[in-house]
Amino acid sequence: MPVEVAPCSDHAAIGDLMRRLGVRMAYAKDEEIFGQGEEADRVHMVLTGVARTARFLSDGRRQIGGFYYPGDLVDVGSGAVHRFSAEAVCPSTLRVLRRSALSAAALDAKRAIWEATRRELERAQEHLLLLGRKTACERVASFLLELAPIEPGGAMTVQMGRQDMADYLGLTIETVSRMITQLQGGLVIECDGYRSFKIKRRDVLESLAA
Amino acid sequence: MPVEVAPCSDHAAIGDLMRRLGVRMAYAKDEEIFGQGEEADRVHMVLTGVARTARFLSDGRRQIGGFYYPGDLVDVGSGAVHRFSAEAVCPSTLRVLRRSALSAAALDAKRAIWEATRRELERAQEHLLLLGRKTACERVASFLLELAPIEPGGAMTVQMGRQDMADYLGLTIETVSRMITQLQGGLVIECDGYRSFKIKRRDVLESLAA
DNA sequence: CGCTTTATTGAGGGCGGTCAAAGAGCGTGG
DNA sequence: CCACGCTCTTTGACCGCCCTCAATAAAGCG
Repeated sequence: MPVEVAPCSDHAAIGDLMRRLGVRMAYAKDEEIFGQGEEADRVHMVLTGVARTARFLSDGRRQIGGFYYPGDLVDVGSGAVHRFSAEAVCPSTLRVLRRSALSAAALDAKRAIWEATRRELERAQEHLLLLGRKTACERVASFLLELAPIEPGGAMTVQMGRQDMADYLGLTIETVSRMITQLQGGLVIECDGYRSFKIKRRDVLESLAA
Repeated sequence: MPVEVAPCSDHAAIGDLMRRLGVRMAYAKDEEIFGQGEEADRVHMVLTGVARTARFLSDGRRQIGGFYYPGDLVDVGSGAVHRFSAEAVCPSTLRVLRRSALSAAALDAKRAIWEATRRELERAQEHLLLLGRKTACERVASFLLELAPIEPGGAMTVQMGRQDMADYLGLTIETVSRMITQLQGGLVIECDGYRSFKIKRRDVLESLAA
């Protein structure tokens, strides 16, 4: 089961609009949805799967800006041009709509875009704290909490691999792996395969996330 | 002379509005403008001086979200509640306006707020790359370029101290200091006192910023 | 089952952090 | 004007967290 994030209420309006006017697109794992520098004349909403945004330094270092789940708008806050590229983390489908179609659209759909941008900013700012001031262990703990469904039992299957996690958290895959092993040893989480986690001690995870 | 950033064109509308309806407030160095968790029912625009936004971890670690110069709107993208606190970097004056007054205001003022939020997001995303993937040297080089006026000669006097720089760049004051010394030794910059810099080799700085 | 891809584990090194001391800037008051 | 004290910055020595490189192991997949 792919990770599902409860869609926010203000997504309803834009969701409706995109369902009516948007085009459904399918992407393979790691396939590019749009590229860095491309004109941002479309709005992208995840239907199924997971998308990521990323920026690169000239020598190949990568920073992932965020992960996007069903109902989310991908890199919606960009100006005329995408400053991030976007790819599919796993086989995914998105709905795509021209911005021009949007400008003639209902006011509450525009409001939904505004709200999505605001949330995107808050997410980015939260991430600044993580990247600037948290230790490797705190970053991984924060990441797991970020992905964990609220339900007790806290089981989840993530779609991204270690490299994606590392580039999101500003670490290396080895460090991410070590921290996960460490959390397992401390009986804070349980793992079943590479991408299935179960949170045993949410309280410990929360205190570790600082 | 305080650092001046060319105000963006879409600031004109909101600037006008705030001049007419806003209240002028003066803040001492390090004085709080608003606190983390406070209701975000006002819009703040810097008139003179410099402001910063910051978030804290429970043990006191601090991450600065950004610096704000004359014409800038401080933490304008926040929702109902400020997720950052804001303080004056040096003695500063701001103009403050209730959001409620804004909701009844001209459409282009609202548009200005929207644009400011979008730019804030872009700044934050750029900063993610810096914090997640750049080395100490690259961070300091990026910071200097970010502050440098475009004018040739590239002299500038910054208002923030080393601690502010460090908490912005996700480093310690010692590391920031060492990197500045290193850049001086490489004849990339020249320093006159603690807070006056002169960029001698912008090209080198740009390649260092990666 | 064999092959590829991805994750884990280990050893070692380096970048940046920590702690401590010395130095520079700067206002205040004698 | 200089002496004094305070704050902030710089410098140095050392340490530790995380990165790098390399080998092994596990998953995924035909």
